[in-house]
Amino acid sequence: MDKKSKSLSKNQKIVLDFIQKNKKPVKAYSILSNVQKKGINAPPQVYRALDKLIEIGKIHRVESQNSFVACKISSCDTPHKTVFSICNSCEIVSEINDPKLFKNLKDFRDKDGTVFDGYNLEFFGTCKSCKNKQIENTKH
Amino acid sequence: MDKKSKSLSKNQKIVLDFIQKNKKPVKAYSILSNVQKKGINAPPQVYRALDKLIEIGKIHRVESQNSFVACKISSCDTPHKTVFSICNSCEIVSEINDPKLFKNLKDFRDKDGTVFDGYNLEFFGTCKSCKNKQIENTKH
DNA sequence: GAGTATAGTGTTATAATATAACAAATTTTT
DNA sequence: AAAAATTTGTTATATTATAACACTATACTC
Repeated sequence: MDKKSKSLSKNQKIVLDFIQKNKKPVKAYSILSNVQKKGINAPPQVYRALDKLIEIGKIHRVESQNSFVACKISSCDTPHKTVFSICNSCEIVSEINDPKLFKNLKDFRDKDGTVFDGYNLEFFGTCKSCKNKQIENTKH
Repeated sequence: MDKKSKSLSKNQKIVLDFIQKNKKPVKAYSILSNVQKKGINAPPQVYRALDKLIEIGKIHRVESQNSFVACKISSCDTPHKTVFSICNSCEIVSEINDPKLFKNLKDFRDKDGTVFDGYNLEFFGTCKSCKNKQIENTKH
């Protein structure tokens, strides 16, 4: 049995479940306050679950936000190979699944020829819905 | 006179100077303790200088490390267009200057056609020097 | 299945990172 | 010189994350 199919512990399930219910990334202390009714009382319990979930690729950490989001890519079983778009306005985060970009990143070597195990890429911009709102506001 | 050539304030100079002296990225509180002799007493003074230096592109924030590093690219006058390699072993960070990669990133559009203002890319791996050390250790 | 690793739990305390808020001083613009 | 904008200095506090320790559950192996 490989790591991926090995079942999660109680706290890991609770934390993953909460993250998956949210479209936006969630913060560790927001997770904590939302799962206290399920018996998770203190930060270390949350952070331990987060560490494990990241390790097995079920969630990713959005570095620039100190927040955590469920992985949307079914084939993803590793951490540290992530591409996100982040809206500067509403802060919504989407995981980008672009094979051509993935290939570029996977094949990248630095000038020493060093190969990299992983990467984290965050694009910043204004999402379509926020851009439309801005145009709406200009009209009036 | 444009933003770039406008001169820095006293605290901004002190903080930038300290960051530039370090090859590795430095943490905010490490900056603080190292510049206290120069009259910077409290965190907000450091963070304000950091914010400004980031804004004008003199330094970058290494998101996965909560650390700050001087920009090595002379043409860089904007924040949020950064590519780093980070060694998993010694944590040294290098700014990558690869025109082809830059072009790929600049031209990237998501599936909605959204254009992005900026990006932050961090590659993780083992740097050449750490890799050599590991090989050395295996020999004995 | 008894023993022993390994991983997970619960808890308290504290470390590390970052910002709010406000008054005063300085610099820049008009 | 008055007004505006920026920077400073300061205290307090918010936010994010980990150390350390005793205990429990699960899986592994002989």
